[in-house]
Amino acid sequence: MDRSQIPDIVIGRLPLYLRALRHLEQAGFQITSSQDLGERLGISPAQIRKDLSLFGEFGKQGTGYTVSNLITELKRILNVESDWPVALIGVGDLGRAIANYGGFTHRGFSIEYLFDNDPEKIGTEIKGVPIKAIEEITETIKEAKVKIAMIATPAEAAQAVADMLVEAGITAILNYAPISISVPSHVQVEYTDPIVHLQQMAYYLT
Amino acid sequence: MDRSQIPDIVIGRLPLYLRALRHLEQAGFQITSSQDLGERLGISPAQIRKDLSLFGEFGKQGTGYTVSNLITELKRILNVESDWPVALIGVGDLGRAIANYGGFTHRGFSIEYLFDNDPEKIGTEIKGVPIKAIEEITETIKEAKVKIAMIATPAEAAQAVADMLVEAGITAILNYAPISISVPSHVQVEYTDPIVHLQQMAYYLT
DNA sequence: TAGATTGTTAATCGATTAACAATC
DNA sequence: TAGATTGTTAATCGATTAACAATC
Repeated sequence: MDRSQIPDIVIGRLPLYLRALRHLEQAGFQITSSQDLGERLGISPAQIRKDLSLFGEFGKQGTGYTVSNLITELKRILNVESDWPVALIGVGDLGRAIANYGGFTHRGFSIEYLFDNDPEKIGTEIKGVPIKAIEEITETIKEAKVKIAMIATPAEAAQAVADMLVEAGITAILNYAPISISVPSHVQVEYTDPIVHLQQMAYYLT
Repeated sequence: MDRSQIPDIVIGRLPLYLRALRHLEQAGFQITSSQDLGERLGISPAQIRKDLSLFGEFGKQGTGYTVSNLITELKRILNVESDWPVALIGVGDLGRAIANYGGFTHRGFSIEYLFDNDPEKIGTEIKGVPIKAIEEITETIKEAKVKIAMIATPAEAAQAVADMLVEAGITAILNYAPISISVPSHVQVEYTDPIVHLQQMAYYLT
């Protein structure tokens, strides 16, 4: 099916399937079923089958899905067969934790560029990646043709940084700063803000 | 309207409204409109009015909404008028960043309990909060009647920690570990995993 | 008054689920 | 063969949007 007519909400579930499948693989399971996956993820089996069917026929009646095969297919569909280089802007406590996190590699991403505006930090490195000055964002990213960036600056700086990133050719931004940023329509933005999740749960607390 | 029949998806948007309103307040705006809020958030004005109308009439025809008033109402609705005590389990790079992050207070949460299994860390403190041993989770949380916890352990430990938390009386868990955990139905779980967001965006990259 | 914006209804749109033939 | 599970259709369910009377 034409990629452009797959609902966004389906794309959002594929990484969850992939994550669950990796754990199954790690645990030694070679096959699984929509039923099994659904139970693990809290998603109905029908929905999982429907989602996957938009991209092809990956299962076998009476048997289910081969874990390794479905992983390969999902990685291909999601465009994460190899790791994309990623730029991280803001190397405070959070940025440092992100840069040190080993979980990006082999899942589609590799943090290869770090930027901060603190002269004390510029020139130092994390895991072999040097921290550069904010002023170097445009040139560095343009030259390296980086497409993905993460913003881990304070809220006040996020919009200005986003503007620089867009200017430099970034087309996907994961924003850790607790503020909505505005970008041209050809640029994707995703947000990660723990407060939003916590407040959502607080609603149901007594 | 009866709290229990408000759609989940609406509750999920209220924290976004609240966050945008706080920024408006900070920037000195005293009134706003569904149009204005919608533009900032990328949500239709009709949807914002519809969402709010489920809880009452907070606006004025021809004028819009008073920022401070809507903030007050949303905080009341979301149950975050004062800060809930929160326990954080796992004080590695990420846990440390979370514990040092100042953005929880006054937004409904206050990290007051830290746990880790590293003897080197146990007994030390972050921002005045002592790091306790994992073994003390049950007693500490039970005694203090803490309801909310965040898991920032490695994936392998997450399920075991979740089990202890549930046993201790926790009813809301924010899971930073990249794995689905299973808990009884009276316990809420939210996930925050940057890989999921990044993979979702990677799909659209060329 | 004129203009603006709410709150709400009804229509539309889209997502989820139930069910089952196909088939391994 | 009998049992299990897929892929897919049609029905259901729920969420979003358009439109407008009410009214500030």
